Amino acid sequence: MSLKHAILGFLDLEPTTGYTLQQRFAGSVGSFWTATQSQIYRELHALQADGFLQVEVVPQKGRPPRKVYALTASGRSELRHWLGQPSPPLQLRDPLLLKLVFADRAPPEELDAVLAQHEHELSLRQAEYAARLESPEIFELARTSRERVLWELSIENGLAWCTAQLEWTREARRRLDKVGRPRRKK
Amino acid sequence: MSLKHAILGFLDLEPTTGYTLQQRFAGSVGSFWTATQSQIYRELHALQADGFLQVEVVPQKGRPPRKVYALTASGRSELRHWLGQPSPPLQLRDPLLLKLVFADRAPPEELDAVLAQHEHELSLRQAEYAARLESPEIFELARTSRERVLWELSIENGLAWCTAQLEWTREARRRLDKVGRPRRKK
DNA sequence: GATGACATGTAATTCGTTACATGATTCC
DNA sequence: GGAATCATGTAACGAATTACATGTCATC
Repeated sequence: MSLKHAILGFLDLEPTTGYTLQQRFAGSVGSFWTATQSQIYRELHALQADGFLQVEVVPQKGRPPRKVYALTASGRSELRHWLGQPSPPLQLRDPLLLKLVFADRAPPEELDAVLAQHEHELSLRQAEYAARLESPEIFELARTSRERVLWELSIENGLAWCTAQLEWTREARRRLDKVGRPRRKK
Repeated sequence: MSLKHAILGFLDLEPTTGYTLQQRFAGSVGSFWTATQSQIYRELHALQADGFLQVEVVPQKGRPPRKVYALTASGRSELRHWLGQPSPPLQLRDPLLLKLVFADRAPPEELDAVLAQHEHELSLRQAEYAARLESPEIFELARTSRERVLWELSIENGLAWCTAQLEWTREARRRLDKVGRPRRKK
């Protein structure tokens, strides 16, 4: 249900086209909510059919017309309503942890390689988050200073997550190195 | 693709029925990978059709027959192969962060209530993880001491995640309290 | 007498990904 | 000449959720 509200949220910030929304998803919230082009267009049509959006079609030469979507009154109230609701608890699906649970079947070196790779990716991500916090253009659209803080917090969440994961990964490698090869429990 | 391998992993640990698998998913790995009953039965049929599983049907009185699934040689090698592969980077979908990004449209008290609720749920989860680490029955199926460490690590990952999130949530509430009501940026 | 554990499944629907399809303009 | 940007969409498939459907036995 969240994609719907994310779109409403973006269009409340600034009425715009599906194409632009796509870029917003890839850029600003991409790290904690992705959406593909097909999903976006499908949802825009649905939201319009439900009366949450209205469209202004702006013809262009040589290109498909820009369809600029904006919230209707009912769209705005739907957004407001969603904001007040408690969020469903996030349930993550982590393929790495799944692998870890069954990893005793494979040689330790293999798992360590997987973890090393993971560690590397995490540190890249961490650097990305840190860079985003520093780049001013991300916060340009912010309308109030509170909004700015909200956006900072969303990035800091990612940063904190990365850091915690990195620490865990390092600790995991250390501990696994210490136990060595699998030996039957007595 | 991970559900498939999770099932192979569980059945490698101990051949069993769809019903039991359901409980394993709800219990042991439930915090980082969920699967519903329909998903499990569907996947079991598919895995069998692919030759990764074989079934032993044990009739029962008054109940549907137990269908005990076990890995075939090809199932075992599929599992081994998956274990060596790098995991696809986990991409999380966090509805709370999404809400945060658009929350400037609603009064600060509303968001704070949402965050307070979130904080409360996190601390419950944290306690759950801590309890799991202490409960010996979870580690009973472990075949080697290394496997035991692997399972501990998977729980500790959840614990670390919870702790990091809790800290973030508290910090977020403090910061938002300090900025107060939205005021137009100058 | 009701609830929960045991045990199987199917059907409908929604959500998400990948691939296909078109076409002008601008920049390198 | 080729790639990137702008701009729309459809189709097919796969993964996940929810609801439906059945039936016994043991326990409270």
